[in-house]
Amino acid sequence: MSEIVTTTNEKVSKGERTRERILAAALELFAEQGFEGATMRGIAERAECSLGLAYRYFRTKEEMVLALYERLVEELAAEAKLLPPGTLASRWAAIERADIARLLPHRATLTALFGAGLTPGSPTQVLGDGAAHWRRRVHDVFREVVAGASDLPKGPIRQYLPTLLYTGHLLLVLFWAQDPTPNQKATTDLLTFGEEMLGRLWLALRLPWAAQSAARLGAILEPLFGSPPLAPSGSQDQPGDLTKGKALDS
Amino acid sequence: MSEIVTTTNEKVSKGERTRERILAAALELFAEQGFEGATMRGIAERAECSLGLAYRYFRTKEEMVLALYERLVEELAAEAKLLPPGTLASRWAAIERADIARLLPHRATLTALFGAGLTPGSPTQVLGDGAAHWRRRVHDVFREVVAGASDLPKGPIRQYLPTLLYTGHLLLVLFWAQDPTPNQKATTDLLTFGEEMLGRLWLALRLPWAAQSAARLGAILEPLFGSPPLAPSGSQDQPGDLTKGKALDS
DNA sequence: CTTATTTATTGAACGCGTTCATTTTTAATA
DNA sequence: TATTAAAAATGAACGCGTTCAATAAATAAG
Repeated sequence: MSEIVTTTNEKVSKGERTRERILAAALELFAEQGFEGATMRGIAERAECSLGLAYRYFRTKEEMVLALYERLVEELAAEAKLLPPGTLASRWAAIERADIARLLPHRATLTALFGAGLTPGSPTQVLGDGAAHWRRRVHDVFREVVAGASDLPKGPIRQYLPTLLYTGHLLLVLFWAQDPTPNQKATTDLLTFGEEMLGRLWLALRLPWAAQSAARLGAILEPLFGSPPLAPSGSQDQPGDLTKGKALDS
Repeated sequence: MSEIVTTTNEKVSKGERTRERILAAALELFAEQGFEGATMRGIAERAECSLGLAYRYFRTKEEMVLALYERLVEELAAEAKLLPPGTLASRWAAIERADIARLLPHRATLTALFGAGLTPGSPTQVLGDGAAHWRRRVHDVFREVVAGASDLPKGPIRQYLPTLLYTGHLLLVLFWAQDPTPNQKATTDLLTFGEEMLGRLWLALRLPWAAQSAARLGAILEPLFGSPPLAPSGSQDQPGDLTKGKALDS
């Protein structure tokens, strides 16, 4: 095996180190020149490797941004576990605030991903099969947000709650990416507005027609924003490992 | 002037006819091979002109889809004027249903525009300056939807109603473009759901806090989805006329 | 009918993202 | 150490969207 031992005795293959080098170069150039301004040749040059090599580790330019997104998702998942208990509204708002703060330095870079993410056929389509693993990962975050809430309602709404929160999350991030106001103030306002409304609508859920409507909305959103709750063992659901397996011709 | 007289005695310059020929070829190829499958060279070939000529009439490939969008917007505006009076909810739902029916044959083509429309810096950015004219055009449609409603509320919400409806429209179309269910059934369900909810929330607007919340939401959305109500004379707000004015070097 | 000027049109060229046959390096095997 | 297979790395090439100096056609002016 091609493993080396670093100072923290972790085993990292040579390929993984090159991949990391390329990714770092890419994110640097994205930050400096924007997603479209940065070229694959420039990235390869800064990473001190050939152009073709970059494509061994990233199927496409957008997949480099996806790698950044994946990292941010992991951080978000970790943060969700540290969330103090409280009302659902407060927990949701807290996680959204934390997420937006984390996304802030990469705003320009990530918007490029959002555009491609809504283009069908793209390998990075957010709602497509290619991103199914990471969609589920984020979904799990909101499952955790719901699980730790102190004011959970009863009835069928409960099963749709993660999907509803996830939908709100997508809308908020999309809004944030387009928000032209200074410091994205409109997004902040929208977030606190959503928090208050969520708290108030909570009370309305005792009314049977309100609870029924919420569940109905959840059922409608499910095919788009839903995600299977847990992976049955053996299903292929891993992030695409480009370097494993065959790399030669068929 | 380079004008010719057609059978319906309309004056159409040679350039306009070529532009129309190129656009027709483009839409054909978009429908046959998808937005990315169709190439500029293929479009030029079918239009029986050189590659460079296409760029005289369309700054970019996406702008060809934008031309289709513009045509659809005009049709929508015409339809809005024929809308029978009724409640706001029914009028909104009617116009959305009509719009989605019209967009249906071009679903695959238009989704390409949506992706680019959310990418900052793109000439076809939906919320950017480049599309300001057409954003206002759609906005006016919803102003008309509101104007003809029989159950208008009082208070400051009223001024935000067009923006709120327009926001709902954008969300619905975005949802429609991504909807994987057969015949976009989820979108249809979401639309009737929205119609019912709009009707019910209407009653709630009598409560002071509800009316206040709606106005607050409108104010938050205004900087993103709002549009100046009417053009002060002399402001440059035309759709980009590529062939008029200077075409030579400076 | 010339001449000048605007409009319409061309095709070569550039830089880009991406692919692929090929070569070099690394690791496992005997 | 010599042999072999896998992993890592190369660079030329392709097709794409886009640009631009140039030429040709159409119109206006003298």
